[in-house]
Amino acid sequence: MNLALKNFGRHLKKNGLRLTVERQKLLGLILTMKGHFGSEDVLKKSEGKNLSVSRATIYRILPVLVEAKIIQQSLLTSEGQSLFEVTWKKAHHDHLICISCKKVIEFQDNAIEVFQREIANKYGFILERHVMELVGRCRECRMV
Amino acid sequence: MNLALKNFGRHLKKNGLRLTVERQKLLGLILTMKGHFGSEDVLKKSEGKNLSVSRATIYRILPVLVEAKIIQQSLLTSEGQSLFEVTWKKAHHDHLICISCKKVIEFQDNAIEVFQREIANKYGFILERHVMELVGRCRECRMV
DNA sequence: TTCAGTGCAAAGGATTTGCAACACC
DNA sequence: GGTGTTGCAAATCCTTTGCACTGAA
Repeated sequence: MNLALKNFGRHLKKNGLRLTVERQKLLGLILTMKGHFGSEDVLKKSEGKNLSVSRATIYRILPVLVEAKIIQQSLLTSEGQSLFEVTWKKAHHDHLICISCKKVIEFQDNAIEVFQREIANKYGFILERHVMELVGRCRECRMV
Repeated sequence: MNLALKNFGRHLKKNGLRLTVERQKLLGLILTMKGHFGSEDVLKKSEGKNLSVSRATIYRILPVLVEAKIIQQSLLTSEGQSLFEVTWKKAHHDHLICISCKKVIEFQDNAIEVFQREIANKYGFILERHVMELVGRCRECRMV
């Protein structure tokens, strides 16, 4: 976490941005978020912790955290709202999503990562990141 | 295309919905769309072809076409707007996306499809569909 | 004839922005 | 001290909805 802050600070400085208290608060708070979250979740959590930060500020800080590679915008969306997830110091993973109960399972598979790199090579791409979402019905929802 | 119409008609009837002229127009028009498109693209294209259909109707019809499995909602989003792509009679494919020039390359890879099915099995999922997006820099943008 | 579908304009919800006050560097 | 930041409220953008009218079955 302290390392994250240092890293974030470095990113800000490099881009002529400032390390304000709001940014520090939000960084700390967001690093504790589990799974996928939206701006509203951040706002609620900040209110719960008496760290008053305005909604506008949250909207302005999220893209900065993405730039700093601390969070990542998720391709999942919850009713029109953008979702993010923490990537800082997390192993890369992909998602299994149940269409019925909306449960999201994270998994990691090396073979697939290798294949992906091969495909990228074939098309002359240098891979920066990737997303794989497997959508279906989970064990519990198969019977329904 | 005629088959698509027949199929669509069947889907509508089965659900107590009606095959209106607007739905026929839009079906025909959407089947000609290339790649990813949003409601606005549909509207523009319909105006260009003098097929007046209101924006509200487009928003109401897109979900019906998804239900009928003629189009699919894409996980890609273009500045907050929902995107779709035609799936009717198209082989499944995944995407390579260039972060720099935004180019999207479609590709198909059987090995990966097999792996995906294995992973789904392992977690007890019955796969309905999947999305894989490889994000990076294309040959042209690597040098920039 | 009946009820789903349409267009319109108003409503809604998420996100962005203008501006004056503020606070990092 | 100068410039990036913030909070607030208004503005914007995409999408949904209420309603009276229309048209497919």
